[in-house]
Amino acid sequence: MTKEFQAYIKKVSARIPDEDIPSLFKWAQSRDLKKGEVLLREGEVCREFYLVEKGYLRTWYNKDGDPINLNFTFEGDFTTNLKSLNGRLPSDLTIEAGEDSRMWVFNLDLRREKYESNPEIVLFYRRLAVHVLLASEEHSNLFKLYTPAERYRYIEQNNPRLLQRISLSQIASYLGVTRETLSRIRGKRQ
Amino acid sequence: MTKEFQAYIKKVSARIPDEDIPSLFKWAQSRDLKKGEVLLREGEVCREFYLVEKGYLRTWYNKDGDPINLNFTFEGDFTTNLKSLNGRLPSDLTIEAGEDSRMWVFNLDLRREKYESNPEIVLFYRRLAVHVLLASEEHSNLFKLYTPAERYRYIEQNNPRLLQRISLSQIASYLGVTRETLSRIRGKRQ
DNA sequence: CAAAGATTGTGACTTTTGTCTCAGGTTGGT
DNA sequence: ACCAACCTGAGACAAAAGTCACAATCTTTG
Repeated sequence: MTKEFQAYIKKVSARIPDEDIPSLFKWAQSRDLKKGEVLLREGEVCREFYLVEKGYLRTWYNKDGDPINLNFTFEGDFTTNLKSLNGRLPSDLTIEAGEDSRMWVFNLDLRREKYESNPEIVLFYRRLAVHVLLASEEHSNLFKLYTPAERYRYIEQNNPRLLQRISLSQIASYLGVTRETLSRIRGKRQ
Repeated sequence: MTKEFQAYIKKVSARIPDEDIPSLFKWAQSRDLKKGEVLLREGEVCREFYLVEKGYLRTWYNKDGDPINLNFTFEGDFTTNLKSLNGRLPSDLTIEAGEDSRMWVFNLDLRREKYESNPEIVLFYRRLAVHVLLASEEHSNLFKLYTPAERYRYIEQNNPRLLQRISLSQIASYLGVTRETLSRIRGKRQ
């Protein structure tokens, strides 16, 4: 249990007591992934949260054969498909490793021992759900409120590591434009 | 306590027992609104959920003076600003009545008596939060995955009462296009 | 190190959407 | 019934983004 992991948890819920954090990881499993390996496949029901320890995850939707990137999750952040997890529905999106990565996998089998032994875990999962959804809402607002160029500038200001680590083509899909358009936006530099 | 109210609650959480539903409404207040009256103003901290009994609510964001519609909430549905409520942050959006309306206002003062007397209420609020966020995610996906014309067709199929009750100009703002463009999409009828 | 493959930048052209304008219709209040 | 405010549809033009093609550059791999 490093300081880093504590910081990751605190980012989700600052109110959680330090002494409860080890018990969260007690029920989580570490998992290594090769680039391109899939954590959640389209059609499967999602039952887990993922915390990225190293590398990053790419979440994408298959629109008539073309992938559309919805999210990139980097070190220290959580992701999942909450719609699938909450409603026990088949996932309409895929979560896969963008590079060789290491995860912490938090399984959500809340009926088991962890529930009895530590109600703080249940509370944490609920806060985690809201946290993940609010994060995804931020990306949504990019689309509702900004033009493509404004979206790029926003990412430039607020999430520059995304631009450093993801290829232009992948970012274009994430911003909802073609790669040519993104290339031009970037060229204008204004 | 009518059957209708029970159905509204069950839509959020099918697992809640019938006998707990009256206690939810015990702590809610009924409120009448004139068209245009504001429930949550930009800059205020949101502390409530709203259940629409009659009429509808319009949620909008002020972008450089122009309103952008983010949500319409009709009879039987809940809304709130969860980002503001969850983080005690000033709201960056406004919620107001689109016609003369009647609400049920659920105040979120969880430290009070309701907490002690009925932990089911707290559980319900957490589920409500996820419910509201997942609903807003659906609207977001319209933007991330579809073109303006596809968005309109989607609403036509999945939420036709919106088209019947909201003016073209307001819908255009909701779909992220000008009213002229929406008028053309509608004209093509294809 | 060289060849193959992927990624990016650029230009010409097309399609879509926005902007500006105006005319006709609807609604609500007096 | 009248007026004002708002809403809708349509046309002409401008701006933005997409499509297609190809060259230049970067990466990977044998």
